[in-house]
Amino acid sequence: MAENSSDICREQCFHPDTVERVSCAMASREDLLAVAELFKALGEGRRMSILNALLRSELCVCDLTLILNMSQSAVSHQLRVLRGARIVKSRKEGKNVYYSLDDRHISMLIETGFEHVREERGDEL
Amino acid sequence: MAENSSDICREQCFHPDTVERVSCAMASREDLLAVAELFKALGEGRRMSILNALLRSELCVCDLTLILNMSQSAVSHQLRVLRGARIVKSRKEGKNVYYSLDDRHISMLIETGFEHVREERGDEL
DNA sequence: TATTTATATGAACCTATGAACATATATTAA
DNA sequence: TTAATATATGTTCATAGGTTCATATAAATA
Repeated sequence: MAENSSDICREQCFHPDTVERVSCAMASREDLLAVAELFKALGEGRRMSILNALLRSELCVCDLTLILNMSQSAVSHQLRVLRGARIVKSRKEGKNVYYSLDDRHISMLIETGFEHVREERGDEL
Repeated sequence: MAENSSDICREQCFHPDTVERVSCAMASREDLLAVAELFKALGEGRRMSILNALLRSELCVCDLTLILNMSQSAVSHQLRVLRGARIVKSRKEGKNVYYSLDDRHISMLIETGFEHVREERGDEL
């Protein structure tokens, strides 16, 4: 996977010092993959609606099925993904399991995401 | 796709006023999908490394192929996804096309993502 | 203990998507 | 105009991931 650069940029089309500087500042492969996994888990319509709901209040699985009109199975599967990515945390109380957003980072991510797309939409006018 | 709730929560296992309140506060389907698309585009390892590089500096495609050791085709394909999601913007100068992050929201999202996964890692100790 | 209820999980199916290859477009230079 | 270079795109293939259905687990209740 190393010989891609051999047939491009034969002439000095690039910027050696910038390339050097940026290369040195790159995050670790581990962190990069972890962040990508985090965003991947956030990047699905149903999961985002679950999170949008959890932005307002802690909710049990049953509440979510009603709010989002999804099957219990589908909700549960998606919650598993969100739990695995440490986007939500859960708390058991009797027969019910209550879910909420993991921490402030998560709510900030979601809110910033909404801000971004809403601003974009404004730009389009 | 509507009859999922009919066979669950027959008894009042849920919280009617919370469900009502949260239901009313839900974002539009349009916004939800847009945000999900945004995060989906952020949620891939290669793309995240492109973005991590762009966090430091505006770069042309050729710079990126060198920094990330990816084929030109792969870089271009991923840049297309990022452009489509309005995560990066481009500027043409002669034969080169320079890419940079779209706006402050994007850098904030990426930085918050890194903070989150690094904090998590600390928690595991 | 037996049953009901709330949630979780496994498997099968289908669609979406990343990688790699070849090729197309656009800009500069000869 | 022709050739070379930088970037973009179309296609094919393999795989990841979401949904549903069926079932398993766990807690409450009879």
